[in-house]
Amino acid sequence: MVTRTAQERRDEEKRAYDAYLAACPARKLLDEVSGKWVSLVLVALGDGPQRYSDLSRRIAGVSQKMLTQTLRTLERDGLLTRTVTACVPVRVDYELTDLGRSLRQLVAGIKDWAEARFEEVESARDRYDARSAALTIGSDGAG
Amino acid sequence: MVTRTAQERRDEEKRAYDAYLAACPARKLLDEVSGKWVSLVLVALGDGPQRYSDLSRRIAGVSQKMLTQTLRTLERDGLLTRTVTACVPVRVDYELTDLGRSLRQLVAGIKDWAEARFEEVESARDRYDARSAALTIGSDGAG
DNA sequence: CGGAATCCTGGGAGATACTG
DNA sequence: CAGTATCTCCCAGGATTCCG
Repeated sequence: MVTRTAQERRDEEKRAYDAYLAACPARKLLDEVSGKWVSLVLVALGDGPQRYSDLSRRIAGVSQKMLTQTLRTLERDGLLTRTVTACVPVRVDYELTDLGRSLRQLVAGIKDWAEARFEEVESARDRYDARSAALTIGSDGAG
Repeated sequence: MVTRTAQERRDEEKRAYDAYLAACPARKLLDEVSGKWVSLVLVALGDGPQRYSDLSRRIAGVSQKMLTQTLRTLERDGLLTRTVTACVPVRVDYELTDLGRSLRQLVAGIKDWAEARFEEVESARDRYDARSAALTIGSDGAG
């Protein structure tokens, strides 16, 4: 089939892209760090070691699944340590490593930026939306 | 039904959470900024204004849909400007605003961190995986 | 050239229930 | 308390096609 060659070409491009990503691990890491909960966990751990339940309380809206998953990934990446204390109710503490602290600094910077600038962003949105609405109305009646 | 009350309670919590998010717009902004392509676009625009086609070439692997979508969002948020030059082949340039540049600085910091530290992360992963494998084998045969 | 509209799929993410 | 396992749903995002 002729259609196969197109499919094959796309597959090849896909493989080339995957190879590119493999050759650029920093970008995959960048992607991972951009995860929805990563920044929140990192910031939450900024105040020192925290128990699992502390984290789930401090990070509003996180499911235990996503919290566990995020913590596992960060532990694997060497950004935090997981310490199990085998007492009667099991106790697990999470703490940032030096590597994790170095990233936390940067992430906290973004968080601060978001908190400091979101008003500017919102007013920009209002202007944009107002402009869009005006264009829609304008192009509606008048040719 | 008794089951309804459970459902109702969950709905209420859901609404409460949504209200919380609405009351915390900075977090939504943080989420948005964490988007997969946002950082790449921001960094790519660091070298000055770029045409649409320039961006799609510089950002390997981005689809035209996601590039457009990301650019629209960033434009709406006031992070960049979109300039259309109505010449024969239409020309569109994107350029960071001051607000966009301020964020780009921070994002570039994360990118630099990822590039500088990914080796540490990878070796941490290797250690973690080796440990996990050892535990799996150990718990397999010996009780 | 720079998009918009449409269709479709993978997997990210929540809810629930169970375990040590 | 701190998870694990499973099911499901939703939508981010890719492919394709059409437009000015």
